[in-house]
Formats: sequence, C-alpha cells, structure tokens
Amino acid sequence: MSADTPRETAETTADAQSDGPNYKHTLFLPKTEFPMRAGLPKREPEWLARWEDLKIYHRLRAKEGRKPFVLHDGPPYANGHLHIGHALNKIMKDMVVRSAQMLGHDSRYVPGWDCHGLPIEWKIEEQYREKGKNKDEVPVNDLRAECRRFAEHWIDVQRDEFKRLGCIGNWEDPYLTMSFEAEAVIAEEFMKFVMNGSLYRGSKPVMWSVVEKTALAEAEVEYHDHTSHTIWVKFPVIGGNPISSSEGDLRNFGEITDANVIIWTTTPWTIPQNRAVCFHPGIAYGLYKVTEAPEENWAKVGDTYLLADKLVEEVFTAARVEGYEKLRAVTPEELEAITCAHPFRGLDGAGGEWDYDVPMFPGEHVTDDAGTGFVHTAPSHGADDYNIGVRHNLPMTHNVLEDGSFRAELPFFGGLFTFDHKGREGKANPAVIDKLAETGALIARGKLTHSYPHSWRSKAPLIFRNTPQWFVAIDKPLGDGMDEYGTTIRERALNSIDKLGAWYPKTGRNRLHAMIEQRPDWVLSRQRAWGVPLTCFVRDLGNGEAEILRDEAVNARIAEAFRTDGADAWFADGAKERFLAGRNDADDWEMVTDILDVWFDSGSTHAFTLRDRDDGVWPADVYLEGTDQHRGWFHSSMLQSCGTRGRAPYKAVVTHGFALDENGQKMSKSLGNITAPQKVIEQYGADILRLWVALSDYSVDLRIGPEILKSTADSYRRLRNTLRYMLGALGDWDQGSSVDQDHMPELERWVLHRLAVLDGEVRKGYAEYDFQGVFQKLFTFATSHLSAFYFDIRKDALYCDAGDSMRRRAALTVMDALFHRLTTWLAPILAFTMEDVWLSRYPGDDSSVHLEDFPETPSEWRDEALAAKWSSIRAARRVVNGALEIARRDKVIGASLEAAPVLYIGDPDMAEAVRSVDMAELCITSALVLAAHEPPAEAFRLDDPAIGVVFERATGTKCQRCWKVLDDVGNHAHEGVCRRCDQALAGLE
RNA sequence: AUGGAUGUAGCUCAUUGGGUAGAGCAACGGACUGAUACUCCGUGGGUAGAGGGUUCGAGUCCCUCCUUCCAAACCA
Repeated sequence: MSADTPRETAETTADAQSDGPNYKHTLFLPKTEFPMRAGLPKREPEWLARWEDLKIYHRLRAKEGRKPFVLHDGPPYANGHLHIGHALNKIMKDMVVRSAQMLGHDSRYVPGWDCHGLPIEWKIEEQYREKGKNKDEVPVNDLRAECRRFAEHWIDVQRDEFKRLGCIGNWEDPYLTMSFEAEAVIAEEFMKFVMNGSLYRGSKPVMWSVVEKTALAEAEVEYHDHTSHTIWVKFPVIGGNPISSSEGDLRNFGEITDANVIIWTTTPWTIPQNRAVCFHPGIAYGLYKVTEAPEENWAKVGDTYLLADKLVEEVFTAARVEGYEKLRAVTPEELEAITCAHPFRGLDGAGGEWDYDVPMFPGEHVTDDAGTGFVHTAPSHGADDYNIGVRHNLPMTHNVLEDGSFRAELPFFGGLFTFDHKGREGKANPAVIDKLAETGALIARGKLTHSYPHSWRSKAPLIFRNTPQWFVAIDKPLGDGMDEYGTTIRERALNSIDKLGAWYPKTGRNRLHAMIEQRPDWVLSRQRAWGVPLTCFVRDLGNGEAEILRDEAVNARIAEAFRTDGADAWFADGAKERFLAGRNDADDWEMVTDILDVWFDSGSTHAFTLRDRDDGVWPADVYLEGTDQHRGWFHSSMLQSCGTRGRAPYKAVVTHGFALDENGQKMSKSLGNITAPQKVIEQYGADILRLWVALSDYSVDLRIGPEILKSTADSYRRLRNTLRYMLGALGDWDQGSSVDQDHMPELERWVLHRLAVLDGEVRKGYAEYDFQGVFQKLFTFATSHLSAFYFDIRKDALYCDAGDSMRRRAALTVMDALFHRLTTWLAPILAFTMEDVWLSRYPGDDSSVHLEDFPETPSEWRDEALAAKWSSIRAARRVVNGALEIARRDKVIGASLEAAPVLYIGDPDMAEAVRSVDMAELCITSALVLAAHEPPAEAFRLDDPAIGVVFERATGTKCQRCWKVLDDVGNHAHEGVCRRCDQALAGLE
C-alpha cells in the first residue's frame, strides 16, 4: 500500500447509510495497531526478555569513538526485598545512564552490592539460636560461609527486582564487596593507612553493647526510652589551689572549705570511675546551707552545698530539704581552684582505690537545664568525659569488662553487672547506690525515663565503655606527596568538596562539608566476624602504646592470599605463620582479629571498581544516592579516597530525598502506608513508577500513594495517546515524500522551531539531572502544543488533502521529526513505552529505541522571529476560541467548522501577522474574516481590548467529505463536496 | 537536644534581583463522534504553615514559633 492510497475498511459500507454520499473511506484516517491501553504489567517482561536477547548493554559498549561516562553505583545492602527507596534510587540512576548514552557518551553502569556487616551476621546468629547452636562454638570461617550464602541469595533476588524496573547495566558482572578480588583490594587499601601512619590504636569510650559484646558505630545505635536511676551525690571539698595573687591556701575559700559539690547522674555505676567534676563558667552558682530537714534525712541540717542557682529548688525538693539559705555566690575562678574527694575516699576495705583527688574543670557541655550544674566526669564512660580527660591528662579506667561486669578486683563491686547478657539491668547500680547511702554521700535518689541509646539489633541498652579501637587520624599530615588538596584527610576532603563544584542540589555540598568539618577520627574496628579483617600485626611497647608492623612483603602475601582464598585466609589455621613467614620475630607480633567498619568496604568500591576493572574509569563522573548517604557512602568514600588518592573519587554528587506517603509521613508497617514497588509494578507497570520519579522533585522528599499513582497513570495515558496519534498519522508514510524546511508552511516551521528550542532544553536538562524539567517540558509540548494545537489543526490536511499535497507531506515530514525526537527524548524516562512505540513503527529483531542517540537537530530550525509572530497569532486564536465557546454554550453551533467569525485586530502589526496566514485553518473554522481595526463594542474580548470577535455562522453547505461549510459545495464532479475534496477524489481514481 | 532540609490550588510543580501568585493533572460543565474506554473547548478553585518585623509594596528579605523528613535499625 502506498502513501497515496487511502485505506479501505470494512465498516465504510455499513456507515454509508446517511443521506448523501459517504466519503469516509476516501480519507487518510490514522491507522495503527498500537493499543491505546498499554497493558504494561503483562508486556514489560516481554521487552525485558527482548533486551536480554539483544544484549543491548553490550551492543552499546561496542559503539566506537565515544567518551566514557561513569555513574558509580552505591551498593545496596543485600538482605531483603527492594523497597520504594531502592526503586527511586535505581530508576534515577537509570535515567542518568540512559540519557548520558543517548547524549553521545559510552555510558557504563556496573551495579554493586554491599555484602559484609552486622545485619547479615546477626541473621545467621539468629538461625543458630533457633537451632540451639552457640555461635562461639562455630568456627569463624563456617559462620562467614553462611553469611556469604545469605548475601548471595539476596543479591539474586534484588538483581531480578532491579532489572524488572527496566534498569540497564552490566547485571551479569556486578561488583560485590565480598568477592575475593574486592576483599583483597579492601585489605590493600586498609594497609595504605597502615603504611602512611594514619592508623593508630587508641583507647576510647565507644558505644558498647554488652549483649553483643561489641562496639557499635553511631549508625548502629538507636534511641528509645529507658528508665534510669538518678542520684544526687556529695563530693566533699578538701582543698584548693591558689587563685591568682591571693595567699593560696584554704582560708581564701572560707565556708567553701567545708562544703560539698553536688553532682547528679543517671548512671550510678560510673561513680567508681569518676575522675573529675565539670562546671560551666557561664552558669551562676551559689553556696547553700540546709536549715530544715527531717530527722533521718540524707541531707542534714547544717550541710553546705555548691549548686547552680537555677536548680537549687529542684535539688532540695528531691532531697526533702524543708528549709535552706543561700550563703553567697560562688565564682567560676573559685570553682576551678577547689579540689574534691571521691565519695568513696578512705573507705575501709577499699584499699585506697579512691584516695585520689577529684579536680574541677570548666566544660562547655555542662548545662543548667537538669541536674545540679555540676557534671560527674568518668573519662572512660562518656564522649565529653573522654575529651575532658584527654585535655587534662586524667587517667583512663578499665573497670568495666566487655561483658558489662566490673573487673573482679574492684573493691565492693567486683563481678557485678551494669547490664547482663540479655540487656537487663545488673546489680552494679544498686550496689553503688547502697554504698553511697552507707557512706553518707547520697543526698537524694529517683528514677528518670529518658531517651537512651540502644543497640539497633538487640534493642538492649548500651553503655559507654573504654575499649581499644583502631582509628584513622584525619587531621594528621600523611606525607604521601598527594597534597594538591591538602596534607590531611580532612583538608583534602573539605577542599575536594569545593573544587568539585557539582552538587545536585547545591545544599548537598553544605551538608557534607559540615559533617566532615565536625567529625572525629574514624573508628575502623568492629569486634565482629563477617567482614574484611584489619590486616595488620601489633606488638605492645609496654607503656600502653602499640607498634604496628609495616612490612611490604607481609602486605603482599596477605593481598595475594585474599585474592585466591578470600578474606577467610585471615581466620584460617596457620594464618599468622603464613603471613609472617620469613620473619624471625614472628612471635612478638599479634594478629588483629577485628574486622573493618563496613563503611570502609563501600568506601573502597571506587578502588576495586572504578580503578581496577576494565570497564571502570577513575574518578567517577557522578555518585547518586539518597540524602542519608551524606553520613554514609559519600562520606566514607570521600575519607577513604582522600587517604589513598588525595582527593574525592567523584566529580559530581546527586542526592535525592526520601519517599514518604501522601501526607508527607514516613512509611511504616504500623501506619500501613507503605507503597511497595512490586505492588506498583503489578498494578500499573514499572513505567508508571518511572514516570512518578520524573514527575517528582527529587531535591526534597517525594510523596507516593494511591492517589498520586492514579494521577501519574492518567498523565501517562494522555502522553501515550499523543504518541499513538503520531503512529497512526505516520501509518504508511513514505520517507521519500518529505519536504524541505524552506518549502514548508509556517505552521510546520513553527513546530520545527519548537523542536530546536526543546532540543537544547532536553540536552541541558539531562546533563544537569533535571528529569522533572525535561519531562514537564516534553509533556506540555506534547499535550498543549501538539495535541491541542498542531495536530488538531492539521487533521484537516492530513485526512482530507490529496495524498501528495505539499501541505500534507510537510505535516508528515514534521511528524516524522517529532516522532524521532519524542521517542528518544522520553526513552530514558519511559524505557518500556518508548520501546513499544518505536517497535510499532520500526519492528525488527535488531530494532530498539535504546540503540539510538538523541537525533541531531539542525540549528536552522530555530526561528525566533517566526516564534514571536506565532505567539501573537495564537493569542488571537484564543480569542476566537472564546467566542466560539459562547456560541456553543448558547447551542448556536456544535462543531467549530459551523462558524465563520469576524476577527477584529486593532494592532496593525498583529493584524498583518494574522493576515499572512490562513486564520480559518488555524481556528478550525470554515471561514474567517479579518478586520484590521478596533473591535466594535459588542465583540467578544479576552484580556486584550484591541482583539475582538463577532460570531457569524458559516454560510453554504457542509462538504460531505471534509465537513467544512463552504459556498462551492455541490458545484463539482463529485457529489456534495468542496473543490479541494473534489480534486482529492479525482486523484484517487 | 543539636545540625541540615521542608511547607504555594485536591495532586505534581512554576513564580531566578521584592512589584496584580501561574501551568499541567484531577474536579465540574460543554462540544465532537474521522485520535472514540479517545480528542477538543471552557469553569470554578489560593489567608503562599502560623505570628511578628523591614519596606510605598513581601510567597520572595529579617526574627520567633510550628509541621514533616534526614542525620539514627528496616534506609535510597
């Protein structure tokens, strides 16, 4: 069938029962098999299978002469089904990958998974517990093997779920942090920190779970309400240091000499570890005397206490004091000068354990919101306490063992538990409280329910405990010569952040910068099993310091062993001998058995993926993750890379918000407001999910739910129909009959202009990751400019003109240009539907829209003067439409072809513009009279008073073929038609 | 608690350096029946989170407060 033959259909004869002749079969009506209803849930899997067969990803790699573009995938954790956040993230990545490819790059995407870590290890331990197995009796490498199998299972599940979303990538060969090669590289990267001297063993209180017997990272801690003991404790003042020029003995302090500093704490068990008391120089303190109290009260009449003024009332109420007086104010200088005794000082049976002096220090962390204004300070059991201890050289205590009990030799309290192995409170608190009461140091006690740290996994309360841990010093000059961005990790990171200059959205820059500015040294060690070990050896130097073995040959043996056997090699029998072979001091060295923080694993993906793989390029063009990754992957990758490469491993960072429900609340099982991606795919199809992403503003949190998905599907349907119409119009158009731009009507040239403008906007939008902007522009164009304007006007020419009319051929030429651009421009977003559209026009085993690039769009298509002119023509058209609407409402006409309005235009330039085109054609009326002067009073107007329309009915007879109402209908060879249709019919014979 | 974000029509978003708050979708009404479970035309709809301030004039600049989210398991 040629382009010049109208398609005959079976119904035409059945239709031909009206009065006159029926010419429907002589029209070029749209014709397409493309279904109006997409049926995405059923059909998407077919396209996926097709892409698999076509090996699309690898075909694209084979295109030569393209500049590589690498989006480096942040690895999801392999322990469950995908949720909507994963879907959002991977769909956005897919839009980046596909658009970069179609913009002309060689766009590579290697998906990855994070495999090590506590969540998986815990799952396996749970399985052990269910079987009554004790995990401590299971060989480490057996446990690790089970963890590996667990991760492998979920990788397979998630891979299928990601592919179902339509994501293109190297799914057969992803990167895994647990592959032997990755484990070897992670160890090598770690050993760089060993060799450059930034790794050190420190003693630091960390959040410690006595249940899991491990230190937890901040990321592994959650806060829940917990009821704690509260105690108010006397620290007797026993002396003072000289203040400035005064004589320097106790007499200077007068009554303070006999007073007690009162502290308040919610952790009585830390009292035995007290080494100081802190106050805030900005808080007003006073000396108070108890004047009235019950007989047996702990706080006795005559006692004198140092307290913050603001908290006096509260303290005395708690202490059941009935009367008190303020003796005088106390200055910060005085507070700093005094010295206290530990409340357990000199007790019988204590063996002098607590006979040291307790100094007073100013501290910014002290507040007068609660307590007494004085903070009891145990350097081994709190972050602020630790910092004060470091600053003032206080000794660290080691009284609390890893199971949460006091060391056996501690007087009075040895063997008592803070929390026991099930996370329940032990006897340490009551014992300390009893002892304080017994010695008269306690003036009040109570209970307090407050937000308290708990283990994210066991939900057991945590303690701060002083433990040996391995740290990376982030403010130490590395001396590795990679100093372009700074000499320390922190300097390099902060400079990288600014010199990168590409943050989408820009707020991401500030967030990461603030976090890295404030963060302490990186705690790398975890006392767990499922991970990459800290591959180093230490020996104690006797003074508490540790020496780390720095031996390139040993390091090389470790890396080689990991490459062949995986990190299990570290935990295998004979490992130490294997790695230290040839060293005659092997007995001096001890293997570290801690494993690395999993953030070090994922922070090293740039090394074993971007640097080492054949398809990798270092640094990445872009990282793209949720906002939580400022604390996570963006952060750890930055630190790791600044320590090993001297700069960030990425050139740009895109962050997106979190998916919330329709009311902006976070999704949770208890609220029942979860939108599961699998459900959306089942009900609507993955393209609807992808469209939801494109319609949302990812720079803030996104909302999703039934109503939003429904409206997303509505938008989809509208767009789909516009594309369907193009397919129908192009039906069997022959490319050979195309028309040059110069010979096209202005309407067509206006469309080409719009395309040229859009071409720039689409390319810029994709390059800046502005999917919402791209889609909105394309959607508005397709619906407002094409469907409601251009297509509507051109239906007449397309259906009724002679097949070879210039006007018709020009329209189809433009339609073809539209088709190629819209399908490719939308392909990164609606990956399935655009393939559907493309294949409908270009079927074939090797055909796919995803093998195409965005078409080159000639710059000559741009014509700003024409655009300005047509903008005023469209303004005039809106007024005509308005006038027709009135006539319609009054039931004067139905179809606009029944009208022949008079259009008044006062502005001469605008009148000239309108005169130069066929305004009746543009308004889809049978005729239109232009009057180049101000409209009469009765004319219909919109905003512009110089444009008016007076409605007139079209005179003449309705052409039976094109339905225009014209005077010449009936005067031609074919019955009941106009001149144009008569000639078109003649051409068909 | 603290730090970082956020709030404009029922929904998704514009409003870039203060100057009469705009689109699309939805809703409602109408037309067409040659895009037909489509298409076209039209209508209504807003205390811009709340309060205060600066200004001739504030969604926009400043302050206070509030919502929700992230930093903090399941987390992108």
